Amino acid sequence: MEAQIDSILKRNNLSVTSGRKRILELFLENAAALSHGDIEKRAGEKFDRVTVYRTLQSFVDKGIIHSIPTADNSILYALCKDNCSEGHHRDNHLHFVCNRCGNTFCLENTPTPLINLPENFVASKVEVVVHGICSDCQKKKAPM
Amino acid sequence: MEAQIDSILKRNNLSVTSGRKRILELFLENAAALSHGDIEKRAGEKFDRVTVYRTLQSFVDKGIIHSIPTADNSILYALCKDNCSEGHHRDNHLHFVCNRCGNTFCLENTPTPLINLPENFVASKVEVVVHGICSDCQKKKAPM
DNA sequence: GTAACTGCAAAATATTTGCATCCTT
DNA sequence: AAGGATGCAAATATTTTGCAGTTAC
Repeated sequence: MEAQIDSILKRNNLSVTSGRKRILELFLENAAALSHGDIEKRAGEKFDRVTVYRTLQSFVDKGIIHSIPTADNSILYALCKDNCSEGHHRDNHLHFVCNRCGNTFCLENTPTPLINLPENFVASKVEVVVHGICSDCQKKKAPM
Repeated sequence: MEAQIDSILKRNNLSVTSGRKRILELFLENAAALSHGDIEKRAGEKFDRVTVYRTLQSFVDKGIIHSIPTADNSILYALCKDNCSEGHHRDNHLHFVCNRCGNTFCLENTPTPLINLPENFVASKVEVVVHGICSDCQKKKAPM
């Protein structure tokens, strides 16, 4: 994991600092998307709020993470897969919010659907957020 | 319009005050969704910020308007149609953000698509935001 | 007249910026 | 050594809360 973290930062021309490594590590070890607050809580050690803001911003700028809009006005961030790069973010997957565990995931392999728009509307990007029960919670609820 | 505004407020057990009438009027005369800031700007007269917060909140609680999540962390609000009521909001339409005019609309008659989720995922609600060019801007761009 | 609504002040929160210091390269 | 990153302080911006005065019913 250590090597992977270094690799990601270097590939994006970011200095490898302990703060960035820690925050990137959090994303790598969490399947779910994280908010600014989650990161402050889980980082363990004391991070300056400002550092978290700036780190998240630079990660978004570089295309390492992407933001997910939420209904309650908070912003969640999640790792981008390899087909994202600076200025060329691929947003063609959908997001799933589990009502049971509260986590938000990217469903990388579930493409966004084609939308049948009214006449004269042209779509360039489709964002989809599905709410429901994720597979983990579903299995706990009704085990096989 | 005056009568319609009164009717909506009364139906929802809200006192008919000049502030609420003005804000509701803004929603009725704008096809596009409005942010807190839009309302402060367009209200014309001086509204206390706090009144706008509280009015929007009570409208959301009553199901008169609904909020639309956006990528940039701002919240937009739009009128709900008649099949919304307190506690029983119907969210089964999609939202369209025009990249040209910047407006956000509800596409009331365009239902959200069925999503093919991975195994063991169960969907309860699907939110869709489509970005592109709206019909008005499309016509201006390439008139018939 | 009573309950609900509004405005003002102020508190609590969230985000941004400047700058001096420290760390990475 | 030089440039970039961080922490601290402070400036801004946003949202919430309490309360007293006003308005709707």
